[in-house]
Amino acid sequence: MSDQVLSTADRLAFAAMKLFAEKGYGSTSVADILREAGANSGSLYHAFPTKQDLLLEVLRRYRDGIRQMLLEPAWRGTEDPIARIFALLDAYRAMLVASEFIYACPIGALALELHEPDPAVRALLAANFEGWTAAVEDCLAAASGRLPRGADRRRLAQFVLTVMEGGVMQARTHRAIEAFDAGVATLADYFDRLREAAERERA
Amino acid sequence: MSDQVLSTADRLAFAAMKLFAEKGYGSTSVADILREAGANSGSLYHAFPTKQDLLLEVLRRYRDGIRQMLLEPAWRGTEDPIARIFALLDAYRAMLVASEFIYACPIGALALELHEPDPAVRALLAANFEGWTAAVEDCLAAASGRLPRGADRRRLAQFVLTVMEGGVMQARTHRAIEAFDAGVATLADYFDRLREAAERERA
DNA sequence: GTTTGGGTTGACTGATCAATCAAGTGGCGC
DNA sequence: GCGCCACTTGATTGATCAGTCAACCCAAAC
Repeated sequence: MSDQVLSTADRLAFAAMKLFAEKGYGSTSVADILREAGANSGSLYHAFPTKQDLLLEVLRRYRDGIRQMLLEPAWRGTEDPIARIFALLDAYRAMLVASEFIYACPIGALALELHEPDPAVRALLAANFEGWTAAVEDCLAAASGRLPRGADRRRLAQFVLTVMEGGVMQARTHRAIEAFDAGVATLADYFDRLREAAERERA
Repeated sequence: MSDQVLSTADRLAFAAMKLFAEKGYGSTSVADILREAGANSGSLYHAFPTKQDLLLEVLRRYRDGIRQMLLEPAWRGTEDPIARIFALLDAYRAMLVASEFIYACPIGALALELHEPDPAVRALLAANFEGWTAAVEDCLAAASGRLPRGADRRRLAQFVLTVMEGGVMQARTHRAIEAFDAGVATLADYFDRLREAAERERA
């Protein structure tokens, strides 16, 4: 059944995706991936020259699937662009809770795990962050009327990512959602103050 | 010389501190630590039962040395409590630049590398974050006159840590300081708005 | 029916890992 | 000067690691 609908390469990529998110890159052995995917080592090395090439494939899939895998589910039923930003943050909150604070953003975890990554890996990590902030920046552009005139939307979008990643790190460390929620609440307070400043500006 | 002033256990702990910061825990082999410290494996396992006990010792040293190793150097010449918060952030900026964006906060890196840490390790990571935010909270308390009346100082201190860690992650990933600076600048903008709100409150 | 080749099988290799241990060494108490 | 023990030495262990390879399978091509 599922052996038929998914190629071995796909099953290996999905297995690697899952295990890298759960345990990290270094702590996931090739044997782990083979077990999870139900494949043999020869098949893996037929599809991917090295373990790192499997990581590259995983990062490409995250980058290319951000809309389908992340944004669309998070934004279903939410139209307001600012609300969408917080809906996105809420998706990470849900990941944290569902995994009992083990993981939430696989990109961030890999970014800090790999201290001196291969340039190709580093570039794909950066591309993932870039896609994320671009999506948030689009929301901010759609809500530009509620922001002060000179607001740097790119910088603000980066700041949203900063707050998410910092919050995820603390929630994982404390095995509690509090610090993540506090970060989101403080960010919301900042956005409120920006909105008020924009209103005052117009008057 | 230095063989005399530092015990083998100390040299091992400092070597582990350096290497865990540079390469992470998993990517640092016991052999690496022995080479760096100029010791033999028997000596290491005489002082520390396992590699993880060495990690615990490193985390204890960070926790107990936060004032001497981090706060005092960062705050030398800075008295104003809000300025001290940004001086602290500037110390991390300097670490990022000096290491060519390889590392800055060893605690944060370990927190994301170790997905399912031993409870003792997790507790020490949390204690390190706790000490950091407590120091920032003290600054905020000393500057409470410049904050709105109902401001949650603990939450704000956590937010400063959030922004620092998120900024470090992005700077490392992009191998550029821009995202870190942008996060700090946005945080400064938030603090400005809080101060303005506090002034309006008093009027 | 034979050939061809993408894909698979799983035992295997050599490197590297954390950890062990028997044999020391040197300083201190008595 | 003898015994004691904290500490050191470095070869060694067994586990685990990423990666290899010769043999094999089977469907499509002709």
